[in-house]
Amino acid sequence: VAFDDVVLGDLATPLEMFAHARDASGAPAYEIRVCSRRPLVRAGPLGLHVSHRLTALRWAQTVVVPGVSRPEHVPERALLSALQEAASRGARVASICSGAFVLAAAGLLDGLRATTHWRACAELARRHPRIQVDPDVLYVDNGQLLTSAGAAAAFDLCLHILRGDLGAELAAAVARDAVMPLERAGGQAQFIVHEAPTVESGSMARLLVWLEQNLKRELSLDKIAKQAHTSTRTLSRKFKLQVGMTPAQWIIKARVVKAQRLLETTDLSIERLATEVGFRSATVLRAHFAQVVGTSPQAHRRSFRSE
DNA sequence: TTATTCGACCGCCAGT
DNA sequence: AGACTGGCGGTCGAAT
Repeated sequence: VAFDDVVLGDLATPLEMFAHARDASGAPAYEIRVCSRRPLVRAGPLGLHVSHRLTALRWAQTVVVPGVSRPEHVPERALLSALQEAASRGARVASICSGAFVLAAAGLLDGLRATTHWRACAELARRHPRIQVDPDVLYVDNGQLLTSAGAAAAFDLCLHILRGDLGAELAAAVARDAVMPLERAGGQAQFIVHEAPTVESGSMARLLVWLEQNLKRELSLDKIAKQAHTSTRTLSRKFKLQVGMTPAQWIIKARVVKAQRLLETTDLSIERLATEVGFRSATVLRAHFAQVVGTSPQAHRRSFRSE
């Protein structure tokens, strides 16, 4: 659904991603309609000609609500009631970025966990105290209602939806089509959850970057602590607190995700690839890969190469 | 797949 | 008093 002051990228991203999705037989997986209350929609310096009216929402199985560049404006009554109607009928409703404000205004997020652009999280929580706003995730899936963080997270939310609708392989094909950073396509490995370094994660964010760049090396807790200029005890404590998992767990995930990227983009042998990302052997890689991604490295590479 | 080995983790406590 | 750090040691999970 489009409306005045819509964020173009938020509208375009789901459009592109769902439009490129194919089901197993190669047929388009979705029928897509863009609708708005009036035929002409203002979007920054552009005017969009939108061919469907809000009545299309009565028919939609999934409604995507993109961000508004001025979330402080209260959305039109007609839009809100159309969304309420769609939701009560059982349609899936997903918001991108500040689109969460529209869902919130329609009362659809009350009592639910939700997210939005990190800069707007506080405002959303202030205006709608009944929503549990989580600023630390890329998206929140409540089943029928989904919300996502800033622009880039639209990719992640769409992929998540595609994965659920079509399966991981077909979703991966869409990701590859969109030439999006492929690591985002992989499993639930969302360990980089902040869109921008926040004040709290200050010291730890820098360490994560260092770890990311030194995955190939042997990363003992001792070395990491030295790098962070602290004791092992304090390091594990702070790490767990700020990152949400232990250092070893984070490193494993980071290595698996890097392995995924290499599987998708290179022809390195599994053995070679394992040492390249810091695992001591292919056996270790396979074990962790299965744990995190759910398949084997070979299978993952095949699903990205076959078309 | 299993047994052994080794390091990470965390509760506890003392010191700052 | 309260917040924080860092060492100790037992337990548990990862690597071989």
